[in-house]
Amino acid sequence: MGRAPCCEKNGLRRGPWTQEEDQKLIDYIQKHGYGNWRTLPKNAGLQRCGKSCRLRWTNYLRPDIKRGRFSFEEEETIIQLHSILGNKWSAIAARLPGRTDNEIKNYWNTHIRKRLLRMGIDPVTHSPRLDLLDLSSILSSSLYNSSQIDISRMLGVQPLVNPELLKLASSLMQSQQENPKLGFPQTGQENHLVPNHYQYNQIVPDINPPCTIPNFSDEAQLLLDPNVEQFSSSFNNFSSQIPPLNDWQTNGDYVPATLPSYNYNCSFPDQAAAIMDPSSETSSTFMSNGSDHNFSFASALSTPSSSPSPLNSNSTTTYVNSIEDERESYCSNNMLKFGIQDTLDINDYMF
DNA sequence: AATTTCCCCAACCGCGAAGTT
DNA sequence: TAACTTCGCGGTTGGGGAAAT
Repeated sequence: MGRAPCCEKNGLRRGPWTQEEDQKLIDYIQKHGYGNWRTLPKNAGLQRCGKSCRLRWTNYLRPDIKRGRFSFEEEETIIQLHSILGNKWSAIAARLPGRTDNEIKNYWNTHIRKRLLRMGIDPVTHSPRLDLLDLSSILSSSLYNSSQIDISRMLGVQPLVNPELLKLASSLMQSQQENPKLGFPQTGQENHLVPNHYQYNQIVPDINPPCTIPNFSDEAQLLLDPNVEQFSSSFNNFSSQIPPLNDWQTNGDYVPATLPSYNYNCSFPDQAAAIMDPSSETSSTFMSNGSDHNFSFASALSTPSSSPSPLNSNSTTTYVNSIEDERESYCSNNMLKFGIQDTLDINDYMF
């Protein structure tokens, strides 16, 4: 396959764009559209390669681009989609109106990824990191019957493990002991044990047949419920009992008392295809678009009332508080994700 | 106040896919 | 169908501003 000799060194400008160049590009595209990026710069009188022009237009000059920082809903959408799609930034961007793949990619790498790491979650697999799984393995063995475990001290890994996760693991084990039937939370069952955001509120693949258990490690499964069948049927029962999404569409302060911890059921491959196809009706409730609270994940549910409120509802949002700090706190208290299974190769369903 | 370090993000690069001849 | 062109994607870089020393 031949390759376009893009960005030849012969006299073409590189680096940051000037206002004049931007204006030339805007003027030209408004007048003629952008049919052929290769010939565009020449026709527009720009000393740039077509690639550079396309990038500048799609990532910066396009009139429908939303500037400003990401909202909570947008951020959660990114995380949700990333757990399914991986680094398919363009596919993720297609679900976030006004955001570019480049912007999302940057935001992921500079903010979300770091935060997940600090939370002890692998940003690639969206699963607890190995050190945590080792921890749960220990918990599920000889120490299982000990209700009060100073895990941090026992392991001597405190600096490496998110204390919230340790508490969670301890709580889970204790609760399982108290109520052996309490495994994977049943639909409609209030679940105080597992943070409601980052648990099964992912798009849960409902693969049939058979129902594939998400690819937690063995240890992680033990943490939740060693009974795989119960776990499996929870998924199957879930879809018929899930409340209407609209019931959960809130102003961000209301959290239903009997909130299912997983609130979106996805039957592959249809939903996966829908995700990939922003125009699909089937995925419309899946989408967040800033002012529209049709967002159906846990964002509205788990967003604490102390969430910084935008000063205005415009796309350029200014937050009263340090949103980054609040998100940090918010995430570490409410997010724990056991992500979409690795064995589910979404690419199998894509095209 | 000066210097260094850190962090963010716009832009670039290389590759593969899709389209065209 | 092979050769070539164009486009779009994901990974990476480096300039510049902010924060730390």
